[in-house]
Amino acid sequence: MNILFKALNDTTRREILEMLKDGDMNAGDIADKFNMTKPSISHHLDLLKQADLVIAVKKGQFVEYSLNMTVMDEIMAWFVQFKTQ
Amino acid sequence: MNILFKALNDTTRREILEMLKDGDMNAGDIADKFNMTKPSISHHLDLLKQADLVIAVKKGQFVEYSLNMTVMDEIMAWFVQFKTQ
DNA sequence: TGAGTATTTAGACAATCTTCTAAATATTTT
DNA sequence: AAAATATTTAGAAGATTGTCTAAATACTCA
Repeated sequence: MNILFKALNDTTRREILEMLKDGDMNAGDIADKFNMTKPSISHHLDLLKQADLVIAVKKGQFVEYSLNMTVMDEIMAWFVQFKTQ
Repeated sequence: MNILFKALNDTTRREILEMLKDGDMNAGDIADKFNMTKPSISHHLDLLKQADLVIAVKKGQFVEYSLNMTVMDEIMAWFVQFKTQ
């Protein structure tokens, strides 16, 4: 849970998630959308991966990132505890 | 949104929210539940208040804290965007 | 009014985080 | 095999965060 909220606590990372909602992307294309160096984006992607919010699949020399909905469900469940009571 | 995720990105603060789920509490009683000084807890409460996750009402010399469900809804809505698509 | 209780504010310090540049690794293509 | 492209790793620097102690503020009650 800790690493999950940590991963979500950054505008760039949340924007990456929103971008991936519209379709998978490779690391370079993601980086191009931000005014930030590739290593920085790579680090953000690593945090999202650690939190299991995204899945990385190597495709040749590219790495394709996609959303992992399963973990979203876990967070949703955490919030629901407040609603049902 | 930024300040919201920031407020949620801390175990102590999330535990405070979970405690308040079971009923309102004043600052001192909240602090007693943690192995941490009162000023530290006061600071955590301040962040939760800034994020509108809790509401603080002064009652005499005490300050009573309660959950603010409205903002929970806002976060839920952010997550729902990923589910519906 | 003064003493006691509840809470916050101020300031400091160590730990963590975000970003950068430089270099390393992995893959493709010529 | 060498050059080019895609991505990550390593290490550093400045900013932010979590926690503490000491002091200030707010309120109650004798």
